[in-house]
Amino acid sequence: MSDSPAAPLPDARTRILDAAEAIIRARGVAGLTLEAAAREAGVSKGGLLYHFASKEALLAGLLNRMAGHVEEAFRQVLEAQPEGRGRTTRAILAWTFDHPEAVCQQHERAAAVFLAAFHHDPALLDPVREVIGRIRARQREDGLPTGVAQAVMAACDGLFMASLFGMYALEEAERRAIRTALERLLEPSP
Amino acid sequence: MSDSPAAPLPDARTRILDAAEAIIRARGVAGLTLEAAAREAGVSKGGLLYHFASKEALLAGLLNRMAGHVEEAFRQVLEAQPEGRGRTTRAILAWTFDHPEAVCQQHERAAAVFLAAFHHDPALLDPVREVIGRIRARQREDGLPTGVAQAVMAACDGLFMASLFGMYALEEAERRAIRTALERLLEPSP
DNA sequence: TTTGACAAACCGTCCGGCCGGTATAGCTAA
DNA sequence: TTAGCTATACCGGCCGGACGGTTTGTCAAA
Repeated sequence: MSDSPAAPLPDARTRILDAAEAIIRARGVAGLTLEAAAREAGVSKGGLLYHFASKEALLAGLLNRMAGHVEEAFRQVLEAQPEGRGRTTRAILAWTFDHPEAVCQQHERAAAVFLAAFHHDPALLDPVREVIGRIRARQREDGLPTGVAQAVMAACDGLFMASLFGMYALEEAERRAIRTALERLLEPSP
Repeated sequence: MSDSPAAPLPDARTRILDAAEAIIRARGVAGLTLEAAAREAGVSKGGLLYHFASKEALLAGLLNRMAGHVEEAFRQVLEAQPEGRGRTTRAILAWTFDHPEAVCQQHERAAAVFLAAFHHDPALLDPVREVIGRIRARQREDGLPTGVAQAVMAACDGLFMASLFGMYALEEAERRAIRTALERLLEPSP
């Protein structure tokens, strides 16, 4: 993201986005106020308003950046998969089950931003919807029987949601078992 | 819910809960204010505060009622399933895929309440966590291979989330295909 | 007369958004 | 070269309104 390794401060716009994200993660959706974001970013409230004319604009900026990051991350996971039948769906499984720590953190950040945006205005999620739409379009050309790819994706979504909302904690053995079960779906059906 | 068929007005407490739910569904999480809930319920703000001493108490009341409804509804679906291997997991599938209209509406209501509560304080979700914990405990005695039941539940959660956040709309054919794929998981593995 | 179940008015706080101001940099023309 | 103009990027304070919560009042039933 930063083109100079020694740059101590990114530009104000990026700093504001980072600050807003950090606040959402630390103090929750309700903790995000323009003043707090400005303070955390080291700019004044007026300065923030210069870059993002409203709270909604700030959230939209957050969402757009997040959608871009997510799509890029998924692209990388996808390219790491061997080509062939079910490639996209295999990528989704890999994305869910053996992501590196960095991706996991990114997921958490994305989730927090996602919920904050949804809270303010569900329409803000449109960029994310587009990303998901593109992934689903890929899946449809994945060479898998109808329903299999979608079932796997739904399961991955569900696991993500469960951890997001802290519904239950999976032990590592359970995670592996779930993955094994889902991979069975990818095999040609008898 | 109402013990008298001709009762035009339930007691104030129930009316307040209903009103709060309706507001959350109609105007979103942010639209729920004590004043609005009181107005919608046909009581004054003071009246509302008499029954629920704070906004948090109101949300907690909403969550508890919701968790009770959900557990009761699931119990009914469960009892409609034939006994034997995978009963609980089959019930989850039925719950997700061929619920009557009433259950579908209940899901929507539950989702809205769920998000509102999470926004205010994630700890409010504890009653729901308990319900889910009980369902998962049942699943573990379901006679299915490890991971299968959890995978199906995750998929159902994912579908629910997708509709909740409006991520994508499934056509009926797709829904059926997903269900078929998930049911394949329940069959004894080769 | 006491009490449960509200009503009505009110208060302090906080937040989003707007405004007037300002320092800096770049351009331009004399 | 430099005085003047303009745009950019930002500061800091203010305001209007909304919202959660408190207090005081009311009134019928017990």
